[in-house]
Amino acid sequence: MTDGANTWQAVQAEVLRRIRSGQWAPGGAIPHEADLAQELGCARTTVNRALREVAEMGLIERRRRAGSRVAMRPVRRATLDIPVLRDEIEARGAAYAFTLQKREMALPPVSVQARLALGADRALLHVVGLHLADGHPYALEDRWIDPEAVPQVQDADFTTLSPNEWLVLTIPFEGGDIAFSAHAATQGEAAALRCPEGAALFVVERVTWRGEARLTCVRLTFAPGHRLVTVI
Amino acid sequence: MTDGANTWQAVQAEVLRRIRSGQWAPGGAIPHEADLAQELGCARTTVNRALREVAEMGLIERRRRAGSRVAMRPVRRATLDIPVLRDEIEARGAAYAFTLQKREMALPPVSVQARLALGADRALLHVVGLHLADGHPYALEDRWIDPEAVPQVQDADFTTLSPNEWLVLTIPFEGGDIAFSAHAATQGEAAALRCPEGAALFVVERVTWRGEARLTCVRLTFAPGHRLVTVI
DNA sequence: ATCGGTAATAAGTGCATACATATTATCGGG
DNA sequence: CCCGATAATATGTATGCACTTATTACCGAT
Repeated sequence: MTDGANTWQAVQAEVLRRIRSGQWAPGGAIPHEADLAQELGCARTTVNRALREVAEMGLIERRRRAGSRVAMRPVRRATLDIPVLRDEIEARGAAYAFTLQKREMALPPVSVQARLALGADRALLHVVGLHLADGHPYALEDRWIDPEAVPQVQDADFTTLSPNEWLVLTIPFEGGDIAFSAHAATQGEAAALRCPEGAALFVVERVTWRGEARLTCVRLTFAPGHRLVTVI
Repeated sequence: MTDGANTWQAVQAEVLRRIRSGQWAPGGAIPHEADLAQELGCARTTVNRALREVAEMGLIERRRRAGSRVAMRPVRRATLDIPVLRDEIEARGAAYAFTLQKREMALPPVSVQARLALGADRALLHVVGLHLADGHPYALEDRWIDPEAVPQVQDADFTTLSPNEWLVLTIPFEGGDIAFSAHAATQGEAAALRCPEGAALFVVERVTWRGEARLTCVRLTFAPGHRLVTVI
């Protein structure tokens, strides 16, 4: 009877305590929901609610009929917030600005063709622009948009609103994938970001899709020193 | 009556559909739980279950008494899995190996002192080693461990088990923060990772703590070309 | 001993209900 | 007109119950 409050938060805290203290060892089984409910003096529903989140964190594994056990090899799961660049910059207390550098229809390079799963003969809208924080280069946005998948893009004016922001407002909440990597500054990137050619830059690449249709892919190249931080 | 199945997954799918289609516009209020429950033919509990997850994704904002509304500026929330390096490498079908390069007590540089919030006169255990995939350098691990916070580390043998793996098994499931960045290879890193000096490398820095105590901080420098990928 | 079907079991979920809590609206007094 | 107490309300949570589903254990037939 280690019971206290009968809220799911209290149950979860107790469960986490037992896992971290080693009382429930990695790989070992933990009591059934019903037993825990009785021990802690709450309903099984409450225990289920508490354990579900622990399972989502990756600390325990649950299987019907087999029960729950502490994960043998805990996979740390970190949640990253990917804000719109304007918000990210303004949250730092800096003044945000965007300058459009290119906007044209063009045949994308094979790398973009592959990531958007398009044929070699499809011209896409290519938009390049620079995000500035207090006048200093912050990130270079290089984006390809499929005008067939996003027809509204023909009317978009990217001189005032960056594509980054426009797309979030226009086709919000769609799925996609993100990749993070490091990349040596090309001559063009070095000029735009005002850094030496070959400097190590943090790169975020994103593909956005709706259902089967690939809508856009973007490559954000950040100025030197950029860090992406989160808490787990 | 758009109803179908009365599972929370079905309710969630319908909610997501309405948000993505624009039927519920960004910034606009959505129906109350009770109304939705009646419309979709299910219990309010079920709607609550569905909406809670949508709120966790960052697509809607919920406040008591005020109701729920679609987020004005959707913050994309991506969940990253941070596996143990051995698992990450073996998942690629490569053979994993680890070579220890240094293990000694030393005074940490100020950057590490700051991140561990320790005084300048505390000697810490400094461990450096290389993770290999199929014999090729994969990542360089440079770790500082506070032996007062992790006394068991005195007996650990890092020649067979990397500190990365040992710590997960020894002090699992603790909190911490993670930062991702890009970094130009120093002479030492270039030699270890067999890449040109100044090459752009992907860097992951992590601090692990238990309560107030900072246990360890690590800097993982990956070989050129490394990408961290996730789906949102 | 092996195979395959069946029963048992633990987690997953839905529902009606009740109450808790945060926040907003309202209304009366000054 | 302003302020503060109070009521109204939407979400948050707990519970008992019933039923579903995935998985395992068991047992009988071959």
